[in-house]
Amino acid sequence: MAELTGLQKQYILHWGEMGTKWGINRTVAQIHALLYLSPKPLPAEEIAETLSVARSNVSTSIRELETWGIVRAVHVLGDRREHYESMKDVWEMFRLVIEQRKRREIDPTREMLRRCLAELDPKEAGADYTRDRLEAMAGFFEAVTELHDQMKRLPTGTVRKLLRMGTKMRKKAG
Amino acid sequence: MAELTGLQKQYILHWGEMGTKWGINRTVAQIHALLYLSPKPLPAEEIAETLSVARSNVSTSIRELETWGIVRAVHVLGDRREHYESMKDVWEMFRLVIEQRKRREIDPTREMLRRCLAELDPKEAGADYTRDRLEAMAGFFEAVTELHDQMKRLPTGTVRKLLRMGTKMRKKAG
DNA sequence: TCTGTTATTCAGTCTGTACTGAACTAACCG
DNA sequence: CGGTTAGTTCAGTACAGACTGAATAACAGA
Repeated sequence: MAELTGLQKQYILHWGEMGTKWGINRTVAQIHALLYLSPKPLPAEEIAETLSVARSNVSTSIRELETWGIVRAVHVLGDRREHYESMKDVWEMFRLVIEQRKRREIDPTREMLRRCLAELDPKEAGADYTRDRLEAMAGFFEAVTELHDQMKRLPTGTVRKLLRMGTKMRKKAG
Repeated sequence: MAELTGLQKQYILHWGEMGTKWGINRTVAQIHALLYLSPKPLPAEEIAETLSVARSNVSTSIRELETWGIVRAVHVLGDRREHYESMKDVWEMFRLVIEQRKRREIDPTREMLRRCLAELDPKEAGADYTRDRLEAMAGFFEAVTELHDQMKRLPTGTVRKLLRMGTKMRKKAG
């Protein structure tokens, strides 16, 4: 993995751009892409060189990937350095990321909506209208949460089964 | 809607923050929040004043919301100005946003993955490994696309039905 | 304990995006 | 046609977050 092939470059650069569009740091995404494609764990030094970023940047980015649980440090015999490897199960990887983003962003929004509904003064002008809007939005977030809870409990394969069931339902209905 | 209640402020500010975390411009998100809560369409001028941003900023932000199809201009009798209103159907709103983001971000990624797989030279060292990784990732994106296609065709209510079906399946399986 | 290597932290800098305000265009009206 | 109001464009600026590099900490081996 010392020198990148054109293909690897393509993948890594694209992944980096994708990341930024979804609020994920470009370097973090690139490092993840690199580790995902790498057949063996890589030390920070090599990651830094390969992607032309500072060692310190690699350090913090790796830390973030570890927080998400999609990258972990492993030890290589006869080498003091930490080597990092990415999880290879794509479905599990996305499940982990989605779970955390839900916790960080969806859950607080749900709380905010509940707080707003609780605080809403019925005597205030337009309270009914506001309540309707907030409840509609809250309902959506509750449903998303429900969907997520179910996904979380289902084994990976079952999601695909559900996909197929959806196809059937659609065919019958149409 | 001249002066915001504490509750409206809370909602709008939170929505703005949420936006930034998902790669959506803060002002765009705030304007959307404001219009969503507003019982009547608002002119750009009023939006600018209420949120303390420049008129020009409102102009470009509204344009973006219009591109997404979740805000539209309406005319009020006896007023030359354009007034803007948000779609109120939350499910439809998210469906639209997701559809566009899929088109802008998921689809290009799928293409990139296909291109990579096509370009992959089997003679190159480690080609088998790379192919496995790329195919796993491509499979995921194909599944997401399939899921999205089905969601798109189902009427809103059916998604909730599927949610319930999922619950049953889980109970049986568990 | 000292030495060399690896990892982390952090103050300062850089960069890309958001935002402003001024200039411009378009539409309407007397 | 002027004058007025609404809407858009764009060059320049401001700002938040990303990134660097130097300092520091942690640690293994001698």
